[in-house]
Amino acid sequence: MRMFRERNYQRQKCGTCGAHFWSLKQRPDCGDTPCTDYYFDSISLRSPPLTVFEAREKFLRFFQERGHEVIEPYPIVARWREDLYLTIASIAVFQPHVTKMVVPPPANPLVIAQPCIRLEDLGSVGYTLGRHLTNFIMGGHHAFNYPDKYVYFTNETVELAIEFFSKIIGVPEEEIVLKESWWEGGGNAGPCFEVAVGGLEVATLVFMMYEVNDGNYVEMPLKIVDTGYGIERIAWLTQKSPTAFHAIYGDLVGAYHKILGIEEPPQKLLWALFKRSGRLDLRNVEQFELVKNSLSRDVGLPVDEVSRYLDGAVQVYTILDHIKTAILMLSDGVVPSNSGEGYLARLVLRRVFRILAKLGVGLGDIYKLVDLQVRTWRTLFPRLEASENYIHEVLDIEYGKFRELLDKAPSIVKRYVSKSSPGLSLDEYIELYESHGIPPELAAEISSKLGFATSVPREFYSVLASRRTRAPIKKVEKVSLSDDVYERIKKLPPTRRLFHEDPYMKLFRARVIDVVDEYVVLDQTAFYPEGGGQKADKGKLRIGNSVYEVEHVLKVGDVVLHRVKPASSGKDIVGQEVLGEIDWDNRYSLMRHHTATHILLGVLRRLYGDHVWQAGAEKDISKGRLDVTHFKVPTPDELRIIEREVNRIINEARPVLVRYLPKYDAERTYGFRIYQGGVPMESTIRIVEVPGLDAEACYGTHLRSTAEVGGFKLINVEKIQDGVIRFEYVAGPQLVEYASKLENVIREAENMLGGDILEKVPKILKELSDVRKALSTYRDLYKKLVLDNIERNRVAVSDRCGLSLIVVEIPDEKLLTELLRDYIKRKTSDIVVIISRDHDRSRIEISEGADVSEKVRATDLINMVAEKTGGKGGGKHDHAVLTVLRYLEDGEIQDIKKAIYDKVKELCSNP
RNA sequence: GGGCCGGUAGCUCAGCUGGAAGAGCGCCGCCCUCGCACGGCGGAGGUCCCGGGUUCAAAUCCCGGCCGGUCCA
Repeated sequence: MRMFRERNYQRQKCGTCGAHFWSLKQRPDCGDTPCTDYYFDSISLRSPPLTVFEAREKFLRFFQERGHEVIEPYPIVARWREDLYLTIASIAVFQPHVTKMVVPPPANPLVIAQPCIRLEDLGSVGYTLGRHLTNFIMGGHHAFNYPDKYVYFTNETVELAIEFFSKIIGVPEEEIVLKESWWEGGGNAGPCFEVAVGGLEVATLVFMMYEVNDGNYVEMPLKIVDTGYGIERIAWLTQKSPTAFHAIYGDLVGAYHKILGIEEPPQKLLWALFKRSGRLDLRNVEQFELVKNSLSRDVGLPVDEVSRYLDGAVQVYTILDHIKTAILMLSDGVVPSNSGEGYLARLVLRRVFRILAKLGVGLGDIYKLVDLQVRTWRTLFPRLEASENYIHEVLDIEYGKFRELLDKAPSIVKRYVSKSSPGLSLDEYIELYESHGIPPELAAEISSKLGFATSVPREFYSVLASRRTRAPIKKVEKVSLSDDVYERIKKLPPTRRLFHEDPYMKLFRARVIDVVDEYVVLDQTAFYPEGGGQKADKGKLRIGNSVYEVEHVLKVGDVVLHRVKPASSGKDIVGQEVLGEIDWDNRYSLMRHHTATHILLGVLRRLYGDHVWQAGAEKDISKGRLDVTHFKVPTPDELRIIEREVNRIINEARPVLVRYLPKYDAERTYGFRIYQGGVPMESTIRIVEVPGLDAEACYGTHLRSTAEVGGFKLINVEKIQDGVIRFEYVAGPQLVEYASKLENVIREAENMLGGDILEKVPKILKELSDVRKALSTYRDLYKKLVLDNIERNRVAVSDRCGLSLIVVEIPDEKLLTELLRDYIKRKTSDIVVIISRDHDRSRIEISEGADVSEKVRATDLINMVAEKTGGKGGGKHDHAVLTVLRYLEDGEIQDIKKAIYDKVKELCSNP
């Protein structure tokens, strides 16, 4: 590269990892961990220690002064992306619309200090002293080089980096090392430089130039400078503290130790760990354990003391990091849930709770920990303050759920402990964690208390890790059209959208452009294609003398397809004029439900807060449906308020405004809340606004005024998953239809009941209970009769044994079995046989008391009878049943009786 | 979005290699007590989540659904 030559940088090969790198002076290694120890603490900088805030400012100003426009950071929840939950890098802000050249960047070149969350290294946080964090600010300066517009690329990028670190941060230039590497991610790839200072990687300079398709690299027309400067690491570098946490959190480190009751490790111990942590891979507990012995020697402390200090410190660091991540996610409106992005918030919170539970810290102290962070970060993240109430409310609920889990844990563990082999196996540990959320340490503790001392299997974490399937997050896009149809449609010109130009258009003229399979394509159409949760229009197309029913309408790219019946005869209608006629009742219902949905969402966000996001919606003819994120099911009172508010907005007859705005203007004006229903891949956004209430990017057709909704009634509200509430509702004439339907139900019920429902139902319930009582009286009576019968028919078989053999004609199986049991309990040396018969089946049930069951086996007797009569049956030694699928005649029964009597007598007379 | 676990008395759960619905707590009544607590005796309380199937027989086995929990993406 030109600039390296000009500045006399030398390309060298790392003696340890073999990577090539560039540096002013000769060095044995690439200057990056794990090939070297950390030694940035001993590099003298010409910069004062910087806080995160200051490092961020220095970074932004530097690039601003060199022609980059400063872009405001995007939310930490990637609302504008369908394929990501969280913003994991500054470039994510511009994917995919900018990188795929659908939309130009907001500025070029630009610089952004983007808060990011990455949960991949969740388990490493703390152990690596702050090299791994779940939240960080990525400073990115980006240049987008179009074929016809070159901004800058490799040379300038490297120059800027060297200038920034040497001039602004004051790193002696010979301490800057640039390691050659290759970067891949998010479907793109390119060469990169990793910039390291004193063993710490402080920036990555990526030159994104390939698209990765099934392992093939295709050169992109757009060449992107994608840089990531670790703002926290820069602060760490300048502060020269033993851990990044000290640099990032400052006073909070001490405060957290105090609140958590953990003693701060001596500085010399932290520095000893600092010196060793570069070269050693300390990314998890096991590896961390291994280094403790050496540390003990380094500082002359007993191993158990080293262990106590460091385990405590790691817990504090983890909690510092995780709480910040959690509150950032919450303040951006994430609602904890058992799936989706909400789970990510719960995951982080659960990890915090687990550690705190181990330390015996309660909810009161958690609030303290959280509030300290809110106070520390509110200038950098203004949303934190506005979300304080919400954060507290969510913490309350989530902590409650966690406590519930802990309360349940003992009984669940008990179930597993006593299951097969006593104690807990590896599989059982894993199931306890994966199915019940019980961490292995807790399971071991409970198991020990129950008297089965086990320890967490060594391989627990590795087995768990190997089970993780690393499937991509990407959702599957359903394409119902065949590839060649798709290809052909892509070549057609965009259909003019009359349904947008005038949503009230019922009739229109157009020309047939093409017919692909069963789909008719027009030059313009008023038919709304399914999308944005609004169902497609129905109606008719008149072409010449033929009439086609439009059954479905869909959109591929900008082309609208009409599926018609009968299937058009093909090419002969291409070029012909068409008269389109929309089923207006149908469409108007959809419009009402669609506008009602926007009003409802606006009302919900106003009532509950900005964490309410659309999680799905469907506007049908008969009703509307809206799923939103919220942490609890609305109370009946709240539902009434919601209905009243929506109807108030309807009565106010507010205009529903539609306008088109450039993407970035729309985002600036309304914020990211416009992306409730997804993100259009377009540079111009269609905004539907109910003034003072709601504004959304929306493709659908809307009413001119809220008044046209006519009226609004919730018909069903339910929790469809943790953190997601579903609302179903009707508007306008559908409200009347809904009411009529309800009326019909009541009327029919009344017809069946023969009178007023409120009068009749209690009467019927009373009658039912009377009948039940009467039935139970008769059953008691019958039971008594049978009992008498048994006692009367008792025959002494030996001194103590008795045998009763009776026949009944009412085969109330349950009653007879119960009765046998009661009787046998009292007469422990009797044997009872009940033969019950109905028109097509007979049942022989034999039961015997505890004292005779050694001599006589009920199952043997049953088998003996079965040989004579046929039928199937079985049972336990002292109780058996035989069912014969016919009516046993009296004669047969006599034979059975005699056989049983003889057999029992024989068995009982044996000593 | 996927995997796993669970749903039995008011509550916590046992029973689930098919063969007689249970325990503890709570509730009601009685005894003990001046009264309460404890203790003792007795009692009420069940759509074994729903639907289908297999079987002589299903809480138990199989299939489908609903609800809850949990881990992961």
